[in-house]
Amino acid sequence: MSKPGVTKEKLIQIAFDMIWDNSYSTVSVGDICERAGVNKGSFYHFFESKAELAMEAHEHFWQEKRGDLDRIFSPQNPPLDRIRNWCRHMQKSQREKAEKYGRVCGCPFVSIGAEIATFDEKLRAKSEELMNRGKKYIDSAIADAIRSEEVTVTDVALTSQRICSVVTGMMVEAKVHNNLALLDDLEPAIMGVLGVKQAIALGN
Amino acid sequence: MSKPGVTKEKLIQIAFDMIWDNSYSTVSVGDICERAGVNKGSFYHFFESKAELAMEAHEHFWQEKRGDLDRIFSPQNPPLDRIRNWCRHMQKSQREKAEKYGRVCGCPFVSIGAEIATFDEKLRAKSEELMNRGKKYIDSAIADAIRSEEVTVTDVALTSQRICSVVTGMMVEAKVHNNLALLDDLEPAIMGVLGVKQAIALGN
DNA sequence: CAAATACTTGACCGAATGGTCAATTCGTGA
DNA sequence: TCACGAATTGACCATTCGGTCAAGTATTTG
Repeated sequence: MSKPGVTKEKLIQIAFDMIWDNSYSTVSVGDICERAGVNKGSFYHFFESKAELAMEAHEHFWQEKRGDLDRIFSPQNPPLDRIRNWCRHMQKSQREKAEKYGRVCGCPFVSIGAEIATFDEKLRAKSEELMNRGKKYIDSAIADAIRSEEVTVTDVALTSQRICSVVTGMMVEAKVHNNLALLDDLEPAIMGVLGVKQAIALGN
Repeated sequence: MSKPGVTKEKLIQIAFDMIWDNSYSTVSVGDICERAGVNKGSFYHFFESKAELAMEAHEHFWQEKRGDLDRIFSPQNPPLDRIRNWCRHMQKSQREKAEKYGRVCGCPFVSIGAEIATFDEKLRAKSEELMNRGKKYIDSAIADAIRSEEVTVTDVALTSQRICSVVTGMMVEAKVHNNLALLDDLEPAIMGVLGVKQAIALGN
């Protein structure tokens, strides 16, 4: 018997990774257990269902990413820099994941959220919640950019949602086309949505 | 025994509808057959596998939509009108589908494409192909808009891909948030990406 | 040290999965 | 009319699914 929590942690880690790389429906509890070297009985000691595992895995992955995001979106940083660094961070994550698994995997929250939205309401709500948490970073970056008069947009909520949609869309497109290069346009596209004044002054 | 082709047609129709409303993995061959009032043996008389059914269903649905798109994107129409009418068409489709099934279902090509991209290469390629076919409409609308000097953008390929990403993103967001209102921003967002001159002249 | 608690094991369950098949029924063209 | 191929049937298959459970083994706590 290993240290308390390590088996559960291992299950969460491996499960999220497998689901991200494949899909929620195609990864079975048995698959997860096998890969984790854990018995199925143990699985159901820690989680009451596959859906609950996914739930906890979502939260776990968010907490893992939160540190990066807090750093990137620190109010200490110039607002547009936050967004630019966020774009680079997403590209880097996607590149690393793609190198590891041989294909573009997209954003896990988006992929899983879109997959299960129609048949697992609780998990859908969790996906939505995590997307909303992420949106707060964008909200405040936009608000700060408006205050420092670096952008032409005026509606924070609208612009923030629009940026989320662009990012979501590019992530899905990159996954379906299995092409990382589509993410090259992440930063320019977002800057366009924001109406960054410098970019406009430069003629586009 | 009914008219030739009607059983197969029924299977394709029902299958696509069910998969759109749920997901590829959660809809079983048995489910489809039951709903269609067809025996499973008949199913495998027409299709060699579930994946092949999905393949044919994709093509079928595309052909069904093609008429609408050809009309909307007719070169007879002013380029920006094409895009505006396309937006309205998507909103209407989504509204109807949502009313019928009680939830926002998103774009089937996007949803299914994103779901199966990681584990069914042929189906993934089909999704990609259909997305590319749709993109051609956008391509020529943008090119025409540039020629008639209605927009500020100059790069057709880049802009077209960007618009596809925006639409994809909004469709996924609307599905995950189960909120049709997110599609209200479809047209304004696209016009923003295009840099429509009239909108700019009006101050944003 | 003892007893309660946390974890692990592996066998087991019923239901559902995608897919097969031999036998039958039907429409149709010669 | 009759034969042939297409369509249909329903029973059947091995496998996998999510999930259960009683029993055993560690670990913590009093």
